[in-house]
Amino acid sequence: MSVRHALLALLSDGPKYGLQLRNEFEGRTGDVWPLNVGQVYTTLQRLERDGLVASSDGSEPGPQKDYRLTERGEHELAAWLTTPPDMSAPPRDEVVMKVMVAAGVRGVDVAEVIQVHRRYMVELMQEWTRLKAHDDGGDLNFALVVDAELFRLDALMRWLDAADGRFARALHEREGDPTGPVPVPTLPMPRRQGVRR
Amino acid sequence: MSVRHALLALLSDGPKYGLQLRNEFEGRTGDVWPLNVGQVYTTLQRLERDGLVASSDGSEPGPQKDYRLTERGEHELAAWLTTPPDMSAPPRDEVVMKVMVAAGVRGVDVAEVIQVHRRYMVELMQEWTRLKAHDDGGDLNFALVVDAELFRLDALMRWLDAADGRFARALHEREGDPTGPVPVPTLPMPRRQGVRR
DNA sequence: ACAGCCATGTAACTTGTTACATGATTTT
DNA sequence: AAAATCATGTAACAAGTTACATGGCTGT
Repeated sequence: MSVRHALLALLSDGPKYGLQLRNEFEGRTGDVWPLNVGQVYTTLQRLERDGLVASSDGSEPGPQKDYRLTERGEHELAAWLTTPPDMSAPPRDEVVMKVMVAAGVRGVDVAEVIQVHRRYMVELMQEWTRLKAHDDGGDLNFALVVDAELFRLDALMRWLDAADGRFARALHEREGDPTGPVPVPTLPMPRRQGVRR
Repeated sequence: MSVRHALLALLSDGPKYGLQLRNEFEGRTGDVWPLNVGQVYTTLQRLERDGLVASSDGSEPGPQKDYRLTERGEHELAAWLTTPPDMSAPPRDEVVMKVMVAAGVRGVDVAEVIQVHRRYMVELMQEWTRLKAHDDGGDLNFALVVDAELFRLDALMRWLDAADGRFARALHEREGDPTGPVPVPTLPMPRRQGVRR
């Protein structure tokens, strides 16, 4: 649902054609989020069908087929930008799900599953950190997308730690508490203030 | 791709039928991740087609149609549990994308878009925190999934802060630096050590 | 002339969603 | 007997992926 609106945002700058939209999209995301060209065309078709976009049908000279925003498209874009998406139902993250169901599979040690994935998160974070340092500090878009990924991986890593602790504690409650209490990793507490304003 | 394997994990405990799988899945995720029943049936069909699962076809008495793991299914499950998923290509998060493209839309203040979404993140975190405190502390699965969501929202919120800072800094470099330098929110640094081992 | 890129599209497939249809069993 | 719930399925659609087909234009 997000590519749709991203295309609207790109078109708000003026008429564009398919490939151009893909290139600009990838540019806006520091070439970290590849976008399939085919998807651009089908999405444009659906946008036109829904009346959010109009095409200069054929009468032009070049091989390109320009698309432009309609009024409804502009309204849709404005609404999208200022309205947070519905996040009342959390997404089913694969790593989280894996750990949750692994706890019920005989012959599988949850702690091991957790540690394997934790190591992978650390690896990935190091790769992204290295990439970002190497690029430094030209591309704002690149830095932003890499930041987003770093924060995301960090959150997953910390969740793995929290889950590890919870499983260990649950085990100690059931069995005879052989090693003493396990520290509970700190949970994020929502803050009211922004960094600046 | 993750529901598929989750069903395999649930079936590793013994033969189950469709609705039962949905109920157990939702139970394993503290009823926070609803799962459409229809998807269970179609996924089971595909799993059977791929030879990861076999069904007791019809000869049984009850209305239920049991599915069980095949050997290939067991191997697939074991591999899934111990192999981290390919995360080399970061997902296109909607909030992140919105902020990135908003920066190029005339008449739109990125800082405003950021603040609107930041406030929403805080709201959601408070809701989840309240829910978790209310439930306390019976359901381990519920706590785990809520933790995952809290960490995720926290990461997004912190990214919004970082992005806000980056945009402000980029603006100061271009214009005349009227308010002085803007502090850069701290980025997560990958740690090598786990919490326990 | 031919290789390579630019540009648009289409086809087939996977995962996921919502909504609906159809029986069987249980409850009231 | 009627209503509710259990249980299985199908249809239609949205979004995304990969792969392929087709032309036009450019450079050697």
